[in-house]
Formats: sequence, C-alpha cells, structure tokens
Amino acid sequence: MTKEDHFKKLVAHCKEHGFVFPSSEIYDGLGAVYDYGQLGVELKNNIKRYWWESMVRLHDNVVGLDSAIFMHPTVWKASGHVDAFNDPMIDNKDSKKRYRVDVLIEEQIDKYDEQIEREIEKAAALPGDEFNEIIFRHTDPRVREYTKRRDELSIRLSQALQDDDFDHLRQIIIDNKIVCPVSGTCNWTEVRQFNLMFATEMGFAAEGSNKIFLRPETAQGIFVNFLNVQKSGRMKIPFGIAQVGKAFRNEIVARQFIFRMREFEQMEMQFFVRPGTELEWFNHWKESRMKWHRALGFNAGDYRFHDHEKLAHYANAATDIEYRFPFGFKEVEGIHSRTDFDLRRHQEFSGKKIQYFDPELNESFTPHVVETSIGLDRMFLQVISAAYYEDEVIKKKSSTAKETRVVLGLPPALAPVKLAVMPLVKKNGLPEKATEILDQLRFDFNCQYDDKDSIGRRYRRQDAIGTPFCITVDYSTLTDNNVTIRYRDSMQQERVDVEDLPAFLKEKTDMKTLLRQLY
RNA sequence: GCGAAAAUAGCUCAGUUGGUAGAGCACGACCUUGCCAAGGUCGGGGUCGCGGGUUCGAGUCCCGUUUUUCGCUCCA
Repeated sequence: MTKEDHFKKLVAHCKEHGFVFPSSEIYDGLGAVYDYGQLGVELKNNIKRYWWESMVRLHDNVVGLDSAIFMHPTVWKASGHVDAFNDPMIDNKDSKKRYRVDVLIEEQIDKYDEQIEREIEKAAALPGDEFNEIIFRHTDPRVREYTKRRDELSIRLSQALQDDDFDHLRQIIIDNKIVCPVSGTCNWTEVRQFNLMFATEMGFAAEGSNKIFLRPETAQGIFVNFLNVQKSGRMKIPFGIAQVGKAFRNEIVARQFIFRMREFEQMEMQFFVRPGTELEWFNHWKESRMKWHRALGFNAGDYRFHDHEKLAHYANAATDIEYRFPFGFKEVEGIHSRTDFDLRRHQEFSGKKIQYFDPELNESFTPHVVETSIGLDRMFLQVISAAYYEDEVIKKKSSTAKETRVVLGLPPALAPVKLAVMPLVKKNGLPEKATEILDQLRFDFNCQYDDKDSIGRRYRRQDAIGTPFCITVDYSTLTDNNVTIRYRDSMQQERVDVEDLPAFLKEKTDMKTLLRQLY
C-alpha cells in the first residue's frame, strides 16, 4: 500500500465510520472546514483529556484557563498579528512567485536612487572644474528625471497604501514597468490582501470601527490573563497556564484534510520562568512533550525534532515535534522559547505594569515564556493515521483464502468505544442477558451493543472503529455468568467472569495507563 | 494563488456512436445462524456536484462554477 493510498483510505475511513465529515457537505462543503462525527468527537475528547490531565493534573505548578475567542483589538497589535499580516500581495503569473506590493515598489525606488548615485559618481570622476554635487543634482537632466520619477513613485505609493487602493498599486507597478526578479516579466495578477485573521463586527456596525477578530492563536488569552491567574492563584514562578480552544486562520492554501484547517483547535501551555532560565526550561519541555507523544506506543521512529534555525522575531529557541504522516514528516507540536516579548508588548500597549515580584530574589521582572503548542486536529490525524492498518488474515471457513482486516489500533485509553457487548445469537434470552451486562458497564465505559449479522462480521466492525475489547454472551453465560472476551489486536479470546469485567476494563482503558508512563 | 485530474445510491464503481439510470457491498423487516465479514425472501434509497449552452432528446458533447486529490507556491 503506497503512502497516497494509505492517506486516501484513511480519509474515506474517517468519513465512512463517523470520525470526520466535510463541513456543510450537502451544500458542497466549505473549504478546509471539517466536522467531527459521533466517533470522532469521542476520540478527540479523549486526546484532549490525555493532554489536559498530563498538563494540569500532574503538575502542581500548571493551572488551566478558558479565555474567550473574542479579544480587545489592541491585543493583536501588541502581538504583532495586525502588522505582520496585512500587506497587499501580488503574484507573477510566469514565475508564480508572490511579492509584497510595497516591497516591490520600494525596490524600484531604490533602483532610481542607485541610478542617481551612479550619475553623480560618473560626473565626479570627470576631470575639470571642482565638482559640486548639490548643483549637479539640481541641474543634470538625467538626475532630475530620475529624481522626479522616484519622488512621484514614492508619493503614489504612500497615497495608494493609505487609501488601500489596490488597483492604484497595480497601476504603479504597470506604469513603472516593474518586473519580477525571477521571471523578468510584467505578467502580474490582481493585487490582493491576504488577511490572516477573520474579522467580524461587535455591536452596531454603523459608525466607528467595531471590527474585532477571531483569535488566530489561543496564546494571547493566556498572556493577558497572566496577572489575574498569578495573583488569584498565588502562583509562584516557574508556573504554567494551559488552555484548549478554537483558533481561526484565513489560510490561503488549506489542504491535507484536517491537517491545515481554517477553524482549528489548539492545546497550549505557556510556562513563565525567571529570565535566564528559559533555555533550561525549553529543554525540559522539549523532552517532556516528546515523552507524552511516545507514551501512546506508536512507532518511535516516526517522531523527530525539527529545531528551527531561522527564529521568529519573538523567539530565542524553537523546535517542532514532527510525525511521519502519510504525506511526510510534518509538525504536530511546537515548543518555543518566546522570551519576554509578549508580556512586554502587552505592558507597552496596555500601559499596565505586567511584572512578577520574586520574593527569593527580592526583585521584579518580566517573566520569560516557554510555550508548548499542539494542534488538536493534527494530533487527531496523527493518532488515527498511526493507528490505521490492514491485516492479512486467513479465512477460517476456507482455511486457505486470505482476506483483509481493517483495524484502528488505537491505545485503549483513547478509543472512542471501549467495549462491544454482543449476544452470540439473537434469541433464547441471549440479547436480554447481554443488555443486562451492558447496563452495568455503561456508566463507566463507552459501550456498544450489536446483535446484527454473524459474530465474525461484528468483530470486524468493531476492529474498524478501534474498539479494543468485545464480549460475547452465549448459552453458558446464562448459567455460569462467564463471557468470551475477544482482543482487537491479537484476535485471541478467553473466558472471563462478568463480575471481573469492570476491574479488567478499568485497568486496560483508563487514562491512567498513559499518564503513569509520564509521572 | 497557478497547473493537472476527478465528481453517478451511504461506500466502491459500471454506464456502448447522445435515446426511460445499473451492480456489488452497506441499510431496513422477517426467516436462518454455536465465535472471526459475504445464507434466504422482501424492501427503501440517485432530478448523475451545481448553473448555463448545443440538441427532438444530455450522466454522456461544449462553457462556467464548486468541492476534493496531486504537483508548485505560501505557512508568525
């Protein structure tokens, strides 16, 4: 099975069994937006719980938060999102390169400047009277022409940028015959603005700007609440704040199923430390987060770190935890040392002092931040693509013919359904007995009941959705209260007493099975 | 965003030079059934992604559009 086949089958499997559906599918779908189905939501919730309990419950110095999606517009100025992602862009149709329009025009302005300098150098090098640069600038026809063009261009650029006049910007490029540095052609697309952030209106949209943004990351909700949590929780540095929530990015190209969506969920933890200790903590979280991934028991060789060489403006160390997806190694989680950038910026923009008084050092400082940020949807895709496999099994009845068994080998703690309860046949009191057993277990475990089709077929259906255990009620169950328990991975079966089931299932499927490996 | 391909039942697909939409699986009911998917009978389900055009007539030909996949590009 090729990687591409694997991915296609995975996507089809997700839809067929109710894990993931395209959004608004009856209306032809909505680009790069997906819904989680009846089993998907269970798996997603289990992943979320694994993260939350490992972060918040197992760490005395990490607490949770649930901040709103809407935030004061200035937050996004302080964070740098407004400035960094509002530039008008243009594409060259031949080279297929994309440029910031203002940069392209600025470069043309620089070229005129260079030409002016060159004329001056040439004239100065000529023998004769003493060279007066100021007079030359005002009298030489070529220099005057270049200067005129440069100034005109500069004025038009600032005017067009101020008016957000995209047609004008494009006209400037055409008029000045600005070409693509790669293709050398002037074959340009329209000028477009790629807004990373989704905007909406709060209150009456009429006058004044009530424009607010849907958050493009959850981190800022943590930073603006730093003092609230620190003071009300009497938190001492180092400590962390963890949050799970939706974020929204208007991606230009959003593809690869749920890997890059326009609406997605992040699980972030911002860890506040003394300045100077951040790299130590960065390394601590880097190892700790990898351990969390590996505890799931998938192939260890499919994970790797990718250390960033080019760092973002706010970071002094950054790494990604990458997983070998069917479409290659891709980022699942980022661990960044964000320095004191965010808190400092919020202090500047809000005018409120955001500092921590350290009683041991007897001084105040702006804490440094180490961030762990994982995409819940990516994690979901990682888990399901690691879990999906096809088995060759020999047909019992024909003894030679082989057939394919599709299995989701999910860690039992994450599996959407923990147990399937089925009567061997649908008569003679077996369904009633099975229902009775189910009713005892359903309070503690997500169970399914199935009495349709042959028993073998029912096992296969459970394999396909990753149910780790099936129990079958047969005639002897009615007298000895034993059932057959069948294991998803080995297909082995054994007899167990119904009374022992709760303890058995708890032992095998509890989140503790994963969390213990971390503690 | 550019280029290429695809879209027919829940799924996988067939559909002849343009002439009344099919199969298998799945689904529902009843019967049968002692542990690793394909038993029997009956039944439900599609204005062929959407919108135009050509034609007496379009799932089929043409144009546009949407969505998905692949490659390129982008990704604080």
